[in-house]
Amino acid sequence: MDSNLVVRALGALAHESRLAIFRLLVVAGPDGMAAGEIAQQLGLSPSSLSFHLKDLSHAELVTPRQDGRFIIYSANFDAMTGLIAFLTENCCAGAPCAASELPGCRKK
Amino acid sequence: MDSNLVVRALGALAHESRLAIFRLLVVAGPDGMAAGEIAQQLGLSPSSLSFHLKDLSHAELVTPRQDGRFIIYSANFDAMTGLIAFLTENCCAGAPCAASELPGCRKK
DNA sequence: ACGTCATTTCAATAATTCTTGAAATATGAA
DNA sequence: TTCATATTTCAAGAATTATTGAAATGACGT
Repeated sequence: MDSNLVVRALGALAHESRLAIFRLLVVAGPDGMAAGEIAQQLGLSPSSLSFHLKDLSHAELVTPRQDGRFIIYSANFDAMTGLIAFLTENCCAGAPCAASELPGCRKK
Repeated sequence: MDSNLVVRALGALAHESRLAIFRLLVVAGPDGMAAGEIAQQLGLSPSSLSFHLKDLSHAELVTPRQDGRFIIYSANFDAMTGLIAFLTENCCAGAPCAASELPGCRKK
């Protein structure tokens, strides 16, 4: 995962509405959720939702697929794990470390 | 971890320089690194570095301590794990899921 | 083809965030 | 105390990002 995409992904998540959208889709799992249903659950206007979904899509955190006249969005779990790996990479320079709960860190 | 702090933390990381600073401190581990050394390694001006460190501190991602005339910053690993937990909370509504590498998700 | 519903795009404005350099503060050394 | 070094603060301008409503697109059922 390249640094620019990581910055973009973090920026996408760094907003109240988009964070809520993403978490909703994480809970929804691979089945995902239609744009309209997301808008309804979070009380967002269509244009605002679309703006935020575009941002999340561009960051590759969510993926849309067409289903009839709905567009279903689902969370991209690979992007999530890639992001976490990037943040914790080479934690404590490889020494057994204080952050043992983190994936990719050597346990103490 | 409350949602506002998560948004702040993600926003703090969503910037090339701050992401680089944080990753440097993750590698440095609990010993941390003096502000000046960070500036040198990343080629940042003092005021710009200070601005970004303040932002990271405010998001509780890094913690400063005074050491002589230096100020040593270190990564806050608890905040990092809290952030990851927040993002992946109730992944796939609790069902064994596609994102099995994520902490907090039930394995498939 | 027509009407309807789901979603996206656009343009204008408003709000937030970044960068820079100069000045201020604080610590330790001489 | 005086000096040099480490770091932060401040203010101004530049750049980016968010919000809104109206209009446009695209898909389906009739």
